[in-house]
Amino acid sequence: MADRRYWLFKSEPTEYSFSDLLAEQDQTAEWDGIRNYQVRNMMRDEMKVGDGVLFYHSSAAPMAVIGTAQIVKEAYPDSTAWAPGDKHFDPKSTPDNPVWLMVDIQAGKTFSRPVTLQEIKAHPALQNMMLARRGMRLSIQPVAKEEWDELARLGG
DNA sequence: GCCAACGTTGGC
DNA sequence: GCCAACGTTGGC
Repeated sequence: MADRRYWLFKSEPTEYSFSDLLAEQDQTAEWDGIRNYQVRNMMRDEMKVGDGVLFYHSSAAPMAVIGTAQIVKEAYPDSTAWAPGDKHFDPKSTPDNPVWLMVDIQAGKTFSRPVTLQEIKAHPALQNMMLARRGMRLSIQPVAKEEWDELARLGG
């Protein structure tokens, strides 16, 4: 796929871990709860089936990329926005006029070792990743093909 | 627990 | 439309 894009998805493993994804039926999950317009727009406008995903554990020990996944369903309305009592409930979004979107991802490879944030920051070819830069808090971030290739190599 | 770096909200 | 106050994220 010539125009395949690459992404990094952050998740706190105490909320949702890569192991949780592996335990899902078909190892596939809805990536719901995104409530940031910049991330929503990337999902809506740029994310395609087949795109690569680096699965990153934040606020964890270790903070690291620990596996890959791929997009298996493109952006569609996030129904948790109008689920009463849901953690991500947002009255702005309704079934008739959905504001928030989600995608589905399926687990790919489990890395043979975690590639830590520390290592990424120290790596000449990776230290320009958004993840390694100060103040870049987007929960989904674009990744360059070269970065994807190098991380996949390091994670073996 | 701290706090920098954001994004969002709401008064004006 | 401006911008101060507030809330959140997430590494440290």
